[in-house]
Amino acid sequence: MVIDKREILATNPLLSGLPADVVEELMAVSVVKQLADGECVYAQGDDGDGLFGVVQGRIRLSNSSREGKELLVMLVEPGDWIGEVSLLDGLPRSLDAFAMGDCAVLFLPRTRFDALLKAKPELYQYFIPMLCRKLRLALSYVEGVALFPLPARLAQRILELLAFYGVNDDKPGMLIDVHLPQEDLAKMLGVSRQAISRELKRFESEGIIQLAYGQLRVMDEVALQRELEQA
Amino acid sequence: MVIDKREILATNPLLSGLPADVVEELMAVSVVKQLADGECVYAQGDDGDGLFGVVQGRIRLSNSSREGKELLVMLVEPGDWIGEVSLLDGLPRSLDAFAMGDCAVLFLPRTRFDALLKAKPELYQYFIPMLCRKLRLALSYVEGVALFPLPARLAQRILELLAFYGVNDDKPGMLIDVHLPQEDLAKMLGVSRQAISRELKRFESEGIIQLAYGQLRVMDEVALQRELEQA
DNA sequence: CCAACACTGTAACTTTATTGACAGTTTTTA
DNA sequence: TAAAAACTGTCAATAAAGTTACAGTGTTGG
Repeated sequence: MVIDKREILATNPLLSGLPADVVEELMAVSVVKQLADGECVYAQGDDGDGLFGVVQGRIRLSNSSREGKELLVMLVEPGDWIGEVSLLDGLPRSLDAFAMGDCAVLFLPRTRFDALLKAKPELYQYFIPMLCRKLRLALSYVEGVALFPLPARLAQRILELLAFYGVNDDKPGMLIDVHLPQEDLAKMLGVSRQAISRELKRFESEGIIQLAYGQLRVMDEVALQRELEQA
Repeated sequence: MVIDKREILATNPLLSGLPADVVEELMAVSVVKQLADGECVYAQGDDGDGLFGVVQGRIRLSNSSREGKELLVMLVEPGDWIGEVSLLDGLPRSLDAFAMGDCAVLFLPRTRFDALLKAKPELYQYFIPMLCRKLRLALSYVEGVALFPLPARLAQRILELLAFYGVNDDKPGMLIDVHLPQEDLAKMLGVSRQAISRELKRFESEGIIQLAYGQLRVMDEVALQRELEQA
């Protein structure tokens, strides 16, 4: 499928908030790239070759140890930019980025990026909220692991997923409408799949959630918040 | 002790790299504040009332759970700014900041900060490297906790402390010249003091480090790096 | 439609770290 | 200089989570 750049930018929040001339410039110098499931956008240790805007699909930002243990740092959705840190500070990529399912990204090569920023230094300010948000997110993860037991962290993560992916269907409760196996949930929290399975089952037995194959339904949001506060 | 602002700024890297007119402006609108040991600079949840530049002493950035368990996120040394995130994104402080020992800080009130940035939007770019550095640091902490066992994380932290505080005296090895009880080391790594004591003792028994009351001497830096890589 | 694959639940066993308790040492301070 | 405070080492008991293993269920693709 060929994707029209104009179309992307019209329907996508990627460029909202940017001055019109910058948008025009971006249209001119960026490229749309199609990515197959599992394809690598960039890898830890790479030089920062450019900036990526997610247009379609989902990107997995993660970090792996030598033995293959993986930490899933975040899922990046359409409308978000990734890879800006290496462009801004010139250091290598600190994470791996992989396509989950087929994706389309808007690619801005580093030379173009540098030229743009050099011409318009006031553009730096557009990266500030992005960096602040990611910094707070990262800090909240450190905080979580260091200060809270698994049940509380899991409850918090479910609440976050609910806020982002939660939908109301005709059935009671709210469905978290995203394909996320317990394996990945475990990798997000830095624990084993079995530990997640055990905790989820406990939540289910207490009527807080309902589980089905590849599905999670939140029945009692307040109970999840309690789980988080008491700990 | 009264501290002269001019003197501070001459000897301190706080303002290096800033344009001369901005330095003048900062001199005019900032205030030097003295802080006693343990005094609070700001607390988690507070509104961002201003920007702080550490001039003298050391600031402890940390995060506490309801039950009093503390995570020591970082030690901030003279020459570093803190508190910029809340000023930049308008959200509450995400950490506590306390003086460790008597400190002096340069305080720039939020209204002055906002006015300065409004007048000179190109100043945003001075915050970019700061935010990138803190983001990478936070990510490396998450990564550490999720992917590596305690011995490797401890070894890494000792190496970081060595790089920053290491001094060569007449004795063999390198002394880490900072007052840092095992209790605080434990709070940095999110584990119990006893676990740290055990691991340090093991390192000592293997000739990697030497311990004394409130002192840590690194005898074999390479062995620490091995500890880190094999895991 | 069925075989391969992906995902989930559970259990026994081991490893790792926590907690609480206490003794001993060094430093600080009154 | 004596008493208080801070810091360290160690141990036993307990808890949390990892690991290994396997059965079972649901989904997908040829």
